Amino acid sequence: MDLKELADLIFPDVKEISYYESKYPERNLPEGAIVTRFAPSPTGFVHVGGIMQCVINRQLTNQTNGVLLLRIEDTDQKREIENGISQIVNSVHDFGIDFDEGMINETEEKGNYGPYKQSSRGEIYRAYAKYLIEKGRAYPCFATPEELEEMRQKQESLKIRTGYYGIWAKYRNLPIENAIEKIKNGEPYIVRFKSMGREDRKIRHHDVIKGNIDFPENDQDIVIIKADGLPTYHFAHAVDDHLMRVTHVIRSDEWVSSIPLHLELFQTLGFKTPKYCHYAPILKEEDGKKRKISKRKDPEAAVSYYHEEGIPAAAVCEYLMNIGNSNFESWRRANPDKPMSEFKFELSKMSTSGAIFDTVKLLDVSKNIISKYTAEKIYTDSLEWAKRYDAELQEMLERDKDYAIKVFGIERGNVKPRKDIAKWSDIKNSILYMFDDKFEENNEEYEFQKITDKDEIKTILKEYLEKYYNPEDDKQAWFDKIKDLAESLEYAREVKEYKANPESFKGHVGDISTVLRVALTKRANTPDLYEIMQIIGKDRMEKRFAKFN
RNA sequence: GGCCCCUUGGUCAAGCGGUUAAGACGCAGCCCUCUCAAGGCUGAGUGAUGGGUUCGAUUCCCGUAGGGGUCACCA
Repeated sequence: MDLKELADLIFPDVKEISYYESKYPERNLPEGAIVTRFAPSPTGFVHVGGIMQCVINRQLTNQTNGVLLLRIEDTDQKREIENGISQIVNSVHDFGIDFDEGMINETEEKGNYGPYKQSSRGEIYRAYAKYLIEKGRAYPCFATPEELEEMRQKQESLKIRTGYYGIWAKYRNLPIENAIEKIKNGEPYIVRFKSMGREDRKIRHHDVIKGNIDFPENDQDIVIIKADGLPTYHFAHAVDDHLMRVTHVIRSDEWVSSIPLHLELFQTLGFKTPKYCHYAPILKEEDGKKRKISKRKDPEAAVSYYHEEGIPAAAVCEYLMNIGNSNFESWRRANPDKPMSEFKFELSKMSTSGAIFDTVKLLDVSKNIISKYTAEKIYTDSLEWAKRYDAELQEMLERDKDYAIKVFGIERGNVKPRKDIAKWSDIKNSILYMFDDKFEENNEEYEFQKITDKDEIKTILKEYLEKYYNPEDDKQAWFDKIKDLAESLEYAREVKEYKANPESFKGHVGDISTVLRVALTKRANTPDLYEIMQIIGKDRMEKRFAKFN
C-alpha cells in the first residue's frame, strides 16, 4: 500500500505532468515581455473594475510585446449564466480591447495554451493533483460539510483560528490503507493539499504594486479538488498560470491574503512563481464611508451605464488609465494628440489605496476627448448612440446629414474647439433650436434678459433684418453691424463704454445681441451667434423674428 | 476576533528627512472687442491621532483611532 496506489485509485486515467509541461513550453518572447490574463467568471457583465484591469493589462502587454489572454474561470457551475463568455468578450471589445489568446465566444478559442475555459481543463488539474498525492502533498479528505461546520463552530467558541490545519486536519494523517478502503467503500471525499507551512513562521513577499508584505506561512490544508471533480480557484490559479506561462498575475487586492497559500502551491508543484501585482479596487463613497463599487448598487459600476449615457469608451479608458497611473494626466497634457497606447504605464506607480470613482472628472475627460473630434465623427458616433437610445435625436440627425454636420461644426475644427459636449445624451437639448419643428414645439417663454419692452424688441429685430443683416458679411463686419444698430438706438457700441457712463445709454451691444439671440433660439446662452445665423439662413430668421411683428 | 493592507485639501494625487506641501477635477472671483462652453489669471481648501528618532519630520520607528480586505467543496 503506497501513495502511488492511492493516487491511481483516485485518478486512474490521467497523463503524467511531464506531458503538459512539454505541451505548453516556455513562450519565446522578447526580454521583459509581460504575459498576463483577464480571468473572470462568466457570471454577468464585466464592471468598471474589470475594464480597468483590461485597460492596464492591454497597455502593459502592448508596450512589452507580451500576451494578453482571456481565461474563463467557470469552476463554480452554480453561478454561471447564459452567454456569459460572449458578454465578456463583447463588453471588453466595446472599450477597444481584444485578447491575443483565449476564449472568443461560448465554445471557441484561439491560442496554443488552451483550453482557456477551466471547465475544459479537468484532466489537467487531475494530473497535477495526482502528482501531489504521489508526492504525499495531497490527500483525500472524508469530512462532511456538517462535520466541517461543527469544527468551525468549535474553533470559534475556543477563540482560535478557524480552518483545516494542524490537529484539526482530521484526515491529513489517515493511513493510506484506510483511505483506500474508504474510497473503495464509496465514501465521498474531496482532495486537500497537505501544507508543510507553520503559522509561527513569517515569510516576506514582494508585491509589484504593494511592495514588501510579511505574513505568517500558510498552514491550511485547503481543498484543491472539489466533490464535483473541478479544482478550487487556488489550485486552478497555480496550474493555469504556470501552464499558460503567465509572468504577471495582476488582480484585485482581495487576493493578497491568499499569497502565502499560492506561494506554497507554486513551490510544491515545482512552478516558478509569477510576479504578483495586487491593485486596490475602485471605490464608491456612501454615507461618508468608502466601499467597493458594486454592480448592484452603483449604476456607474456597470459598463452599460456608459453606453446608455453616451460617454465614449475612449473617455472611460483614459479616465481609468488616470486612476491607474495618475501621471497619465500630465502626459496627456503634454501629448494631446498621441494615442493612449504610447503612454508608458508602470505597475509600480499604481496607488496602494483605492480611489473613489469620480463621475464629474470622467465627464471632464470626456469633454476634452469629444472636443478633439471632427463634426463628422460627432455626427457618426452620436447617431450610433441615438439609434439605440434616442429615436427623436436619431430622426433629427438622419433627416439631413449635411445640415447636422454643419450644426456640430459650430466653433469646431479650429485651434480652440468648442468644449461643451461631455456625452451624447447632452446633445439633443443643445441643438434643438437649430431644427424648426423642434423650435416651434418648444413651449418655453422667450426670456429676454435686459430689454423687455415689446416695441423695443420689435424695433430691434425689424431694423436688424431690414437694414443691417447681410449673410455675405464676415464675422467682423457682422458684429460691426450689430454695433451700428446698437448705436442707432442709443445703446453703447462697446460694453466698456457703457460701463464707464451707464447713464448716457439705454444699454450696450450685448443687450442688443441678446435680443437677437433669444428671438432666434429661445436661449440666452448659445454658441457663436454669427455661425448660428449663417446656418439658419435669412429666410428662417425672418420667420422666427416675424413672431414679434 | 486572528492575519494583512491603507490613511496628504470635497475628489484623484505629486513628494521619497530641509519644499512658500506640485498638478488635475470641482468650487469662488476677475479677465477675455455679445451670451454660454472653453481659455487665461487669482483665490479658498490638505499630510487621521499620540509618542519617539533627528539640528530638522508629510517623509523613518512605535502605539492609538478610522477605513478596507480576508478567514468556503465562491471566485
